Amino acid sequence: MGRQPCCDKLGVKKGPWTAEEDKKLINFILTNGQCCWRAVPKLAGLRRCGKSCRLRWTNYLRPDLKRGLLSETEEQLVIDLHARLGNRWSKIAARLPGRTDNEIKNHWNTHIKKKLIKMGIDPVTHQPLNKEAKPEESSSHAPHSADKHISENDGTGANSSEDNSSTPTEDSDLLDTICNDESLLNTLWMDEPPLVDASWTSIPAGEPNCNISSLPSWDNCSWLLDCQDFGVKDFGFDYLNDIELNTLEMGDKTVA
DNA sequence: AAGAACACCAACCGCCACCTT
DNA sequence: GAAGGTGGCGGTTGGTGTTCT
Repeated sequence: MGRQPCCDKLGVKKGPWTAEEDKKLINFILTNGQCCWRAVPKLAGLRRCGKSCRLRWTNYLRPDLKRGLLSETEEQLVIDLHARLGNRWSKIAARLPGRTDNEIKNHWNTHIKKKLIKMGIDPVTHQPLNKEAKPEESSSHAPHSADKHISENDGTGANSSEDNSSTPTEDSDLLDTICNDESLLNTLWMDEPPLVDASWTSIPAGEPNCNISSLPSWDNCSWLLDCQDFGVKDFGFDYLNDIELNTLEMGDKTVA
């Protein structure tokens, strides 16, 4: 097909992003929205590949990102979703607000994989390592045993002291809801867009301050430049849900 | 204190799906 | 329907920080 490279190889900078480059990219996206990544480097005055810009934005600069290790609940959710979806990190990430596919992938490869192996569970099949996987056995059964192992054996794991914003009860309720939500699972299998379900957001029903208007203004983006190195929770954005973010993005596009 | 080994994660690469012409 | 362009995804790599010897 004679595919073109995504960018001119000559003169394109690689490697870690500088604060100056981050600033340029943020300024550009906040002004023009996310569109035509190929054109972004040129328009934003960056000597970067468009792909690189998109990756930098989605994995690091987006204001709705969480920081820090995955909580135990998030980890269990990843395990459960992985058992059903396999290495479809973007699908898994779509169910964890504020987390990126890259982040989840990295966490899986560095933490969860080892943890499962240590527990005698095959991280690929989610079946016990010492037993042959039974073909007739539904894979959806495995994650629950895996989760059980985790809660029994690793309840005091390294992540337990990290930024778990919800209580254990809330966490387990959320996980139960997700694991038992057939429509959700069906949606995941069917590759449909993420469900917009109240159970996926921590916004309490009737919460008065949960609309997009309570966010800092996007017209004046200087706040973002100052806060990009902090976690979302530092700014009280952890209540953002998919709807609001989509709205935000669409709004940007319409402005652009 | 210094070097080796290990762990972590940001970023790159190549492929694929989707959209437009 | 074919070709070309673009964005997105998943696998992998390389740099850096941390721990171990």
